[in-house]
Amino acid sequence: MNDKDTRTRILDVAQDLIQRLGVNAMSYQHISDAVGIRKASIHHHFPAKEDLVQALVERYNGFFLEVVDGILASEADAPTKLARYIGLFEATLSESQGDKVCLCAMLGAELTTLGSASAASVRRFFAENEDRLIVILEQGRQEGSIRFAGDPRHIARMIVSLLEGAMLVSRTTGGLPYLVSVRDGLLDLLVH
Amino acid sequence: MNDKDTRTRILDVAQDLIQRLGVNAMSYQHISDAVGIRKASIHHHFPAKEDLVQALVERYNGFFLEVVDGILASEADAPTKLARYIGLFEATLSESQGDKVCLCAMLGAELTTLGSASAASVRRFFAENEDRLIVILEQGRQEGSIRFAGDPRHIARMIVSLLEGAMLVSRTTGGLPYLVSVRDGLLDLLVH
DNA sequence: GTCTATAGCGCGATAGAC
DNA sequence: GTCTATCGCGCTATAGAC
Repeated sequence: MNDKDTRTRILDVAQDLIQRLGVNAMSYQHISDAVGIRKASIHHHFPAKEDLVQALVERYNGFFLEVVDGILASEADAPTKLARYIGLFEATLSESQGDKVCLCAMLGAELTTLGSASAASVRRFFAENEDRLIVILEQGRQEGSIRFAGDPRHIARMIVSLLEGAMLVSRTTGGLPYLVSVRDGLLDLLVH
Repeated sequence: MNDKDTRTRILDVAQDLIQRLGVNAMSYQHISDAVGIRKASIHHHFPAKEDLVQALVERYNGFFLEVVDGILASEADAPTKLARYIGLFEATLSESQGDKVCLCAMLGAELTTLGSASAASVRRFFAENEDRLIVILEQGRQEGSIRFAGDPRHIARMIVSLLEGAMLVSRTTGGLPYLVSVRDGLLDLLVH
């Protein structure tokens, strides 16, 4: 872990803190304590807090969407791809014993306190996920494995909202089992 | 508006600020500016910030659940009740031109920075909504107006998560129209 | 690239007069 | 119940030595 460069270690720690506490409760002092360098050194890498947040969302978008594209490119049927996609959110909740939410769910909540560049990146995260879910849904409709009547975009938006919301609610109520029951509710309606 | 007592005006302003900015970006100074009294006077009504937040969630729970109980008690069929229920969330987004989210969505995001009493009240908000949605879903299943296969609790949790999440995502992308498309996605799957 | 030191501000909270 | 005044702290950010 300590063989990563300092910039990466700062980003890792900052992301963890934001996912647990939110942007406005996270501070350079917290990062300083966790990484083991002084506050001023963090400012060398990220002059202003907004620079740090912006770099963080961009990195997160890149990582996350790359994994999603891997799921899209696989040979599986649509319900399997959807289950794997949902698994990404389950993994976030599991890795933290239930007190981390999706970075963009947190930033979406605190959106009005963000700089405009960061806000735009959060917006892009949701839009890109929506587009990829539409691909899965259309595959499912074509192969007859997923059933819905109307616009796939509506269903895709529903799924994005559902997963982001489920992470927030899960953290108050039951952790991972709650998210699993939300997943089961969705699959109940979508795959039958 | 100014004929309300000071305590109520403080709560009104604080709720508006939290729904827009979050708990950790809202301050006694902001409230002071908006209400027109000094910071020290706010501390007279709510000695600590946690007291204010706790009173706010309790009041919100009372107001919100009373309205929901009114919907449950009406004579309408289940899809109509569900549409009215979703309308409560649409109203929040509309009244603020799209930059206010459900109080408990915001507090759910910042949950780990809340006092334990406030956190418990947020938890109760989600649980009470879940219970009431189950009543609507069972009515719909019985009258044949709503179709789902499995546990109504799963569907209810899905709907709670979906609405809380949709408010966050709507704020980044398109405001009310986004929330409407999420609603249409849900009804597409549930009522057919 | 990391450090010490510090500026300058806003925060929650309290004391005590009126 | 509201005020003035203030305390002590943590915050973001900067200057300048090493």
